[in-house]
Amino acid sequence: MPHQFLRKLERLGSLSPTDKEALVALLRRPLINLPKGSDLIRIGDIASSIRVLLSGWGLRYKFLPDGRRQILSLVLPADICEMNVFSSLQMDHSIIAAAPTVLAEISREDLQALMARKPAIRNYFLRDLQLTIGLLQEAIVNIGQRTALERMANLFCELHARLDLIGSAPDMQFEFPLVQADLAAATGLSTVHVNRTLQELRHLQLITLSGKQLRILDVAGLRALALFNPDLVRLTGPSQTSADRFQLDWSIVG
Amino acid sequence: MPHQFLRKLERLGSLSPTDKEALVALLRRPLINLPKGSDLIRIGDIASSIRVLLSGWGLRYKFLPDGRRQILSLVLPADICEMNVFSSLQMDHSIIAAAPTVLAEISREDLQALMARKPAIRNYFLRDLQLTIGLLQEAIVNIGQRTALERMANLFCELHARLDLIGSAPDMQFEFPLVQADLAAATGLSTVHVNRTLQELRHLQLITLSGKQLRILDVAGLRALALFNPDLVRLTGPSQTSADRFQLDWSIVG
DNA sequence: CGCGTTCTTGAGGATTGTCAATGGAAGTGG
DNA sequence: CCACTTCCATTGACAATCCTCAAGAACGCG
Repeated sequence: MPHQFLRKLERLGSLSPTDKEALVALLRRPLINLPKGSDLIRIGDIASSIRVLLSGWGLRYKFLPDGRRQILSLVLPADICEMNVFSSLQMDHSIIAAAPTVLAEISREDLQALMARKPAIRNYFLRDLQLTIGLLQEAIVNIGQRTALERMANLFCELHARLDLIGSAPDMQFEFPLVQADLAAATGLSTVHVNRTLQELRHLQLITLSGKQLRILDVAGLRALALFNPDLVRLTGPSQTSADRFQLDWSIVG
Repeated sequence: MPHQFLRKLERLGSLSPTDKEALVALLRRPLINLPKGSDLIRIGDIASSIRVLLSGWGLRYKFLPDGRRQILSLVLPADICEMNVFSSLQMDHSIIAAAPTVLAEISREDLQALMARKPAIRNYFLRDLQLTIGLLQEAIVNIGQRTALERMANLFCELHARLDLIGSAPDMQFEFPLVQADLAAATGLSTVHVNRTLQELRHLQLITLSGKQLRILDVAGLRALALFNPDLVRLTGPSQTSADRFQLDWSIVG
């Protein structure tokens, strides 16, 4: 049932069938259904359990005291809501459901016990955390260095890559629950400018976005425009061969 | 000798004297001296050891293929260079020494063995990783939402808080090895605009910066201007009481 | 002292933001 | 099912922030 989670498990970790069994068994029990707009995590929470998002999207965000909101990252299916799986601190940010969302829950104790018994599972969660950190770093580069057009394009490239990983972007198309104000909060732009940037991406024949459906018309073109970092897709960090490929891919752009 | 590292150990973890002994013993051996401009980490590296920065500053950065550079975070004394202490992946970014730098090294195996024996030490590294993640998230908010003036102010606030933690900002003053081009790469601004923003901060009587010395003249004023998030300072995440304080502190600003 | 790096300044322009208004889509309640 | 409300997308006009280019001054290093 947690199809996408299984897919990510296979890509990220090298789990034995029994390991996967054990993990999924813990997840299966009481699924949590939350409507759009629910808080998945509130700032200040101390999570006693670890939750995996099975369907829907979450927005991980922070506020400035005057109301400015910045989205830190998007929580997609197979992602873990709690970033502090290993150190149980209080949450320093919130997560809200951008769409109706289903979560699976594991108690911290059960997970800890499982990780102690099965190093491969432990490694999976560590690996996943590392991936999340990589995404945060990419977000900094994205917002700090890219123009509005590149920034938006890059966001779509990242989303596509991540969804493709879990098999949720068939036909270069996927459901896209964010409103333009969310895109603005994610990219550090104004909603008006997001609107105009989207129009430009459409005009360039790179994407289609309407009715909560995003379709990428030209992946290569979009990635070139975005100066997309393909290392994100391979989730292993830049391997020796991929470091070379990195050079190659990017030299085309420049 | 690694005075600042000891200080951070005390603040972040609750290590027993013997734990601290054991950790520092591993660190003491062969210190690494690197001149300004050295690569502490190159993208693609697979680190076989974990290194703690004892003195100097490191710049953690990424390039876009057309040469744009974004600094992800600053590596200060007592910080760990390798963010993948627990999952030994390849580095997806580089670190360069912004000043003459001294590193202490622990082999991965030794550290792993030590962490297996001493849970408190393991927890320290997990805690430190979590802190680093928090800083990355704050950087996203900073670049995404704050104006140039606020952004620069916030950067100085963060630096001061982090240096103060390790006792390296006596008298609200500390050595500041970055050039304006570095500040630009850290904040996503142009060097020219960094220059003008610095002038404004000086004119507002908030800071003094010359001869590689940064002095904060008015911490409260600087933090108010920056909309500084004080949770960074308390490294525990927002506690129930600090969540309240969070409200209080920030309402003054708004 | 001389040279390269860094800092500073000016002018002009491009990108992006703000304000305000309109129209459509979606959801609500009767 | 329709009227009503609310949210969301879109557009225009204008303004502000920030960037680029370019040149000169100051600083620091050998």
